[in-house]
Amino acid sequence: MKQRLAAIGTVEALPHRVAAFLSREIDSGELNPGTRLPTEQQLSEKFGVSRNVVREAIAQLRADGMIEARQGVGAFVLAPEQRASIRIDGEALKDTENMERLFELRCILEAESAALAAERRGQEHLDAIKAALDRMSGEERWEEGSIDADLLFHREIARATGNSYIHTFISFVCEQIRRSIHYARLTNPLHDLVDVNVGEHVRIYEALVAGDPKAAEAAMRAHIIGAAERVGVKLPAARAKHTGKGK
Amino acid sequence: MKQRLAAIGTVEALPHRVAAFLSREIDSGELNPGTRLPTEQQLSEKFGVSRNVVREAIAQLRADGMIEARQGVGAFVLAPEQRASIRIDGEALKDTENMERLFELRCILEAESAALAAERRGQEHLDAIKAALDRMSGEERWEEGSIDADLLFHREIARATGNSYIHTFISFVCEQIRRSIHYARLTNPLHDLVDVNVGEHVRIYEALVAGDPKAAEAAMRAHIIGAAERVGVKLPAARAKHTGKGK
DNA sequence: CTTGATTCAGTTGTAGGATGATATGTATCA
DNA sequence: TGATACATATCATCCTACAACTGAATCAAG
Repeated sequence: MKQRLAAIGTVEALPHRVAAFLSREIDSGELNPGTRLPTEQQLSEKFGVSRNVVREAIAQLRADGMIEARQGVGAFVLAPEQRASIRIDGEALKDTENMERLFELRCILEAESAALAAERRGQEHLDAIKAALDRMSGEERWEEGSIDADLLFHREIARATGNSYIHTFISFVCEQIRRSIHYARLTNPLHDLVDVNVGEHVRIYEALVAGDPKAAEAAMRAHIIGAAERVGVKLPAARAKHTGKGK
Repeated sequence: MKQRLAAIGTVEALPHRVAAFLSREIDSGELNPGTRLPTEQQLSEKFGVSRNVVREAIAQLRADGMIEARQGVGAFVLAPEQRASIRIDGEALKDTENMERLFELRCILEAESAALAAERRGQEHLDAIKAALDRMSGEERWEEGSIDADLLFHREIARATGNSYIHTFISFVCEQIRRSIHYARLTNPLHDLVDVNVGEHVRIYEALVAGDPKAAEAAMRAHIIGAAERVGVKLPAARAKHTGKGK
């Protein structure tokens, strides 16, 4: 009883299709956490593909932390909370709702990180941050380049916290946002989405130099809220908090 | 000229090892974006594994968006900005005893999330949080069980923010901490690392019920700082902030 | 009946070859 | 010169076989 895999216009490879199918079944709850998947043999028959293809699909799901395979036993669906890795697919970023959530998360992470960085930054951190700032405000306002510099600026601040987890997480979120913007420009090239407000960055940098955590946090918060607005995302009840100084 | 793959204590599967090896080469810049990888044949000879193994490794890297394979041509290293998805692997983060950093990140995420949750929580969220709270303070203080309930409590709060990214990130961080504790107990079984302070949790819950963001944030911050201390982690300059009320 | 070791079937992990599909370069020819 | 056909290289898929491991059934000994 072969099952037709969605053969859409996409020329996606077979393993990807199989993985997507299983992934949907898991997300939709048809395959509850803890249940065992059919054997590779059965899956290969069900989908009408070779066992190799099934294996690659399962390897992918396993890398995503959705399932766990035990030799000699089988493959089991994992609960979301026990997944060992986070993965956000590019597909999931194409609507503004997600952008909103991403910016919200970014605001939380970066605001406090800026405060930490203000306390802990060393001279080499300040130098690196300054370099990114210069690149950003530099001669040419080449779009991609200035966005790169912008992200570098934020990553360097995260690095200055001395906490590698924070650095990793912020890099991750920033990269997601960059991709979203990149994609948005492709679909709507007229709209200039470049968001490089040098003034806001300078304020952050000055607070870091001064070693003032509260000022750094406030400046970063204001900056991210502003950045969100400039790309058309309104942070819902952005918890103005002590952002009273807002823009 | 076979190349020894790092055969560490871990019994990781071969595809994972190959993928990790290539991944490091890419991240370290030895393989620049645009570069073509050796053919599957060459890689299988180089590592002394079958092509199937190489294929699964490449499939994994491709799923992570690090490389792109074109049929009939080869596999190419992608630049970070053209990656279609990004992943944070738990394995890559647990190199040392960085509980400190984990707790610091957790503090940042959860404190603000608690504030958001206080504003947005619905009745069903409160019910779920209450249920976890009851399980925690319930009859039996079975270690694993109460830890599960503890984590559930925190995850439910994250869910109440309505931001799936926040939920994902906090779940991830909590899971990492749980594993670290689990591992620590294995190596040091004498030390009782169970950390379930019901009182602190109750205070958080009450703030959520009251819909008071500031109180929720303060309570959560105090709780996580306390939790860190109870497992022997001193948050360095935990940025007491408005946590003046701390224990 | 209980207990323990052994065997056996089932499943994933790995190996290696064969064939199809696709892109690229090369040689031939008008 | 330009276009076409061919040859080659590579990935994609399929196939079979075996190794490693697990869990349960079987069976013998007490």
